[in-house]
Amino acid sequence: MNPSKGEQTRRLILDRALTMAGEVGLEGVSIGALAEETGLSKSGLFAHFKSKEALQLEVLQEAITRFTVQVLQPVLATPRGEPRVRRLFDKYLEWIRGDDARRGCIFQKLTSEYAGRDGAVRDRLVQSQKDWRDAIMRAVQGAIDEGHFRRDLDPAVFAHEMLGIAMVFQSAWRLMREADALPRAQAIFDALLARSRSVP
Amino acid sequence: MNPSKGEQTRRLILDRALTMAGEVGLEGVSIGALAEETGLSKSGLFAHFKSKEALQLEVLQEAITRFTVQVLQPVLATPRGEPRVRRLFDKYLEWIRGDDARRGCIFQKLTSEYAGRDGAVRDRLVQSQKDWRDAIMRAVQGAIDEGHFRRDLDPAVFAHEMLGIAMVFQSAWRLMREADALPRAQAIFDALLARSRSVP
DNA sequence: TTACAAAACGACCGATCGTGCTAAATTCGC
DNA sequence: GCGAATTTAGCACGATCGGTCGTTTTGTAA
Repeated sequence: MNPSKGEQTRRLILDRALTMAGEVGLEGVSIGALAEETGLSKSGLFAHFKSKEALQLEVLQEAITRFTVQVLQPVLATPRGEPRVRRLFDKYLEWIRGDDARRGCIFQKLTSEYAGRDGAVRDRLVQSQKDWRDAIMRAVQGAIDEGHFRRDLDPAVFAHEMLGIAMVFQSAWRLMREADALPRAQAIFDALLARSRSVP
Repeated sequence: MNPSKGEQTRRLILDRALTMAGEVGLEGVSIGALAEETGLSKSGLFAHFKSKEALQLEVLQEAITRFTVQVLQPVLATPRGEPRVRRLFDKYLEWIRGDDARRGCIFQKLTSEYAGRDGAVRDRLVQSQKDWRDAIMRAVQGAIDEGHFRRDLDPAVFAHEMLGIAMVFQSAWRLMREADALPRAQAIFDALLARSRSVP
């Protein structure tokens, strides 16, 4: 068994902590509740991390890693150009919809939580959001280079609009619980794609 | 002095609680910290409310009232049609930028906080967001009726896109602290206006 | 000014917070 | 299977949580 016992436990803790953070935020994940969730004692759990902030940073990093695997990697396996941009959006919506354990985009939750705060967690979060926006812009630039998108299209503006569609989708889906949130978001993104295309 | 002493204190509490809620969320506003902020004792403060949830509901209502006064009312004093839609957006961005005391749009914070939760606070929040979106849609419909906007424009889609622009602005402005967040949001909204106009 | 009501206080409840310490249990290399 | 290293538990700490007392101060109307 290559992964040591400690490492196994560590992964379990981060997994549960990530789920909890999606519900109550990173500050809201208490050591006691997390210990109960994982079946460990409070002190036994705490021994894996030097402080609560260190735990928060590791949970954030876990989220970033999962986002990379579940969204970015599949997208890079898609042909450059408009198809890749499309898939970027689809995978992003899939991420936002989440699954049984992880409901909603945790980055959006953390964005609200850490706007106006300072510290290492915010810094890491800001960097991850910049990276994500850059990834969108690169995909858009690729579509421009392929001749799929207009040459005068601003990738930054496209990214801004796409993020907006996704954020409103998350709000409509998770808070308002509107049934037609998904098709509406897709329709608006289709319109964004349409007006981004180069005239034939 | 018509406003009784109790009412004065009550207003003071709600004012400070609103500021704090903008920073740490409604759940994050603790009775103790709020008491210290207002210079009251914990029990003296708590006596004004039956429970913490009742306090949260009143704080939310206070936010709704202020939004109505600072955003909705000035907009209704603006000529119907595209000018009113423009002003709606400008006033909204102004609200999001906030002032010394209230930094950022508290509704966005609460949207993240109460997505996935249940209860009276969430219900009230959902209703307020629906009301706000309806107000946008009415303004857009007015612009269509005036002949400023295309007749085939979907007010719901316009509202969705406008909310998206505003949400990304808040993220870029408050979390990322990007200096050009405001002009970018305005430019994207200008483009939205441009493609909403009826062809002359 | 007096009498009553409204408002604020201080002390306290059980529970939980993050974080130490030490000791026991477990895992792991040999 | 033994010894060393790692992992976990037990316990305690000061602080704070939302909330409830009974009491005292303050505002207000007659």
